[in-house]
Amino acid sequence: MSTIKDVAEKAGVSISTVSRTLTSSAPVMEETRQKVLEAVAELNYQPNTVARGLKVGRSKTLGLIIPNYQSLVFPDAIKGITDALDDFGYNLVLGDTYDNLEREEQLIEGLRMRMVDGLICSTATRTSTHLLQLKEEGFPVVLLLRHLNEDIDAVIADNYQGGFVGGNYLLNKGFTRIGFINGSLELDLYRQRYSGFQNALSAKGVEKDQRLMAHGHKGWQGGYYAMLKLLNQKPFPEAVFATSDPKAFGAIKAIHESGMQIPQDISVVGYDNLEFSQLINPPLTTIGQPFYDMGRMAAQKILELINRDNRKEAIVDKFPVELIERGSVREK
Amino acid sequence: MSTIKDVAEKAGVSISTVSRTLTSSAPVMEETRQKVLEAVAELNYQPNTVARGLKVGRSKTLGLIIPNYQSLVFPDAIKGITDALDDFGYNLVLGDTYDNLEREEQLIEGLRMRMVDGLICSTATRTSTHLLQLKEEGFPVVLLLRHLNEDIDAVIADNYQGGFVGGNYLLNKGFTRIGFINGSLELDLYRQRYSGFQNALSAKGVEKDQRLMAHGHKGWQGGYYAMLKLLNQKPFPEAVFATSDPKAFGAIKAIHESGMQIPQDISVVGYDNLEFSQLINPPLTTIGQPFYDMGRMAAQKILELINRDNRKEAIVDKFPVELIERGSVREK
DNA sequence: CTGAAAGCGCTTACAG
DNA sequence: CTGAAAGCGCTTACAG
Repeated sequence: MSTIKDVAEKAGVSISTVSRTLTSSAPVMEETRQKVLEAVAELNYQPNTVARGLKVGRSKTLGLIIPNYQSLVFPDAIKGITDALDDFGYNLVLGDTYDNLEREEQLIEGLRMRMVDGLICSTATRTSTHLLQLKEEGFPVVLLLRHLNEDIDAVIADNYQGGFVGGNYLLNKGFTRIGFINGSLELDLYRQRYSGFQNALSAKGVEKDQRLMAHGHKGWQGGYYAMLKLLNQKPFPEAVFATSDPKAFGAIKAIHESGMQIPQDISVVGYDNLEFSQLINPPLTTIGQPFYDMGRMAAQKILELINRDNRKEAIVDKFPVELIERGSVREK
Repeated sequence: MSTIKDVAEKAGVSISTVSRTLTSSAPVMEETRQKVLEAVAELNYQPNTVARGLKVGRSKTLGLIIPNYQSLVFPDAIKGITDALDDFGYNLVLGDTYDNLEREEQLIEGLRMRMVDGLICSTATRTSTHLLQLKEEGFPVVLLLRHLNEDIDAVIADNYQGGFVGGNYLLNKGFTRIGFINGSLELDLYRQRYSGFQNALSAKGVEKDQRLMAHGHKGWQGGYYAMLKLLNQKPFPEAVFATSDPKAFGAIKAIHESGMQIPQDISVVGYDNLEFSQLINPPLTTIGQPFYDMGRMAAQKILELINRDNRKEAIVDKFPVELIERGSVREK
């Protein structure tokens, strides 16, 4: 690959002049400009982003940290991020943490050694104090999907609303014995969904039954085992609200294996509107989140933080969610 | 963030000495070493990878190019790649092409400006001549999942075998009118699967019926519409082999919507063994590919290419596939 | 064993 | 408008 030096030689000018015509950071005589551009074209010269980054203190690279690549909520969000970044010449380097704090800290260190200009993190748990520290150092961070507190910029969905809407929907269909399969309470998003659901119940005067609350470990397996437990209750719940589509899929598997039909015997509502949720039989009624838009927004925010860091107060953007009615719930 | 200069000052040595103790590129007196290490610890110094990269011509960064983030075959492969890379301090920067050649070329240019040490590409189509050019320049490239020709290192699955095994399985179950829903013939992998399937048929003396061959466009929708066509045949096929799980999901949706049962009325075999395929009802019989292992292998190969570029002949690693029997095929 | 110097490929004051 | 010089944060011959 040719360097700025090669171009300067071929064009018969100094490297300063080459740099100036390429960055248009200072006026260059039209004739000189042309000579330089020709040389650039002939040599197929591409400026070295790394060298430039070292000089100007901007790498034009962002870090993205997610808990794991296998989770299906991220592809759309990543797409949103990269689409927003494309216009600005930014690249994304990524890492997954498996929700391991130590690993996450190492990852962030590695990213900073690489001079990333900012970080989009989709990993915040209650223990994520290191993120606060980054922010205090003035390092641009925005949280995506997972919320920590009001001190760090974040782009999240309205999880409380999602829990409420899902619960309310089932209530309106006439159900009162509703199973609730939740995820880890380490995550604010699950606490919010839970609280929204509870409030929907109390608003309708339905008493809370602790035995109908099940904790679903990660992935569809979590939903499967949680549902198995719920099925052991007598009488078992007439409807189930799972706080992620994979958990719903697992629950559905458990229900089918028990020889029951959805929605005839049990109704189920999921959460996420994964592409897959429309493909099962019956198609899953679920709470949809605008992952793509949230990704886009996160990218925009991080660029803002990078370009004018004067802002002090963090802003948390909360996107509305949407109930998507399909075939997994019946009228009671 | 502190620099090597800060460390040198604090330790009372030259920056050369700091560099040497940190890279252990030359002997340093134990006492000096300790002083340096202390200073490093106190300042929480992290060497700047970008600066180092510029000097030594290695960025410790790899590019990964895939057609799109939404495709579900990549998460496992990416996981394999990053797991293999972790031990070597390599990071991944990624891009998606939407199978757009121009965009891919731009992406690669951008990556090279960023001095990535090598590229893992999962995008090769028949038009990917630019990849050959990279390879000729001596730039490390390995193809993943998608094959181009024997001139570039690649890690792929045995797609011919997959087509053959799937076809043969259905034949052994007693079916002869088998629909085949394929993907784009721009991709070698689909040509291979098709050819494997055809050979399974001819080996059993089953005549090829062009009307049973359907082309499925991208995603589950492709499988859905292809199946709709197949369903219009009289008599319609008694079994269907879809060359991707999403296509199979779409086909299944179409079958269900026609009021038919799987496998009672039509048997179906998918391809990929996506996590999801075990969650539908009935669970999908499919051809499994070792995505994670292939990702790992691709990472290993690219590191090899980077570290000893003496090798001239390309090596194509072909991983075996596996038929995973579940509930979507009946005995005729 | 250690330091001063050169240099990776750029950008950007500083002179002219 | 243009060039020579300094410098981003490192590594690595070159001297000693």
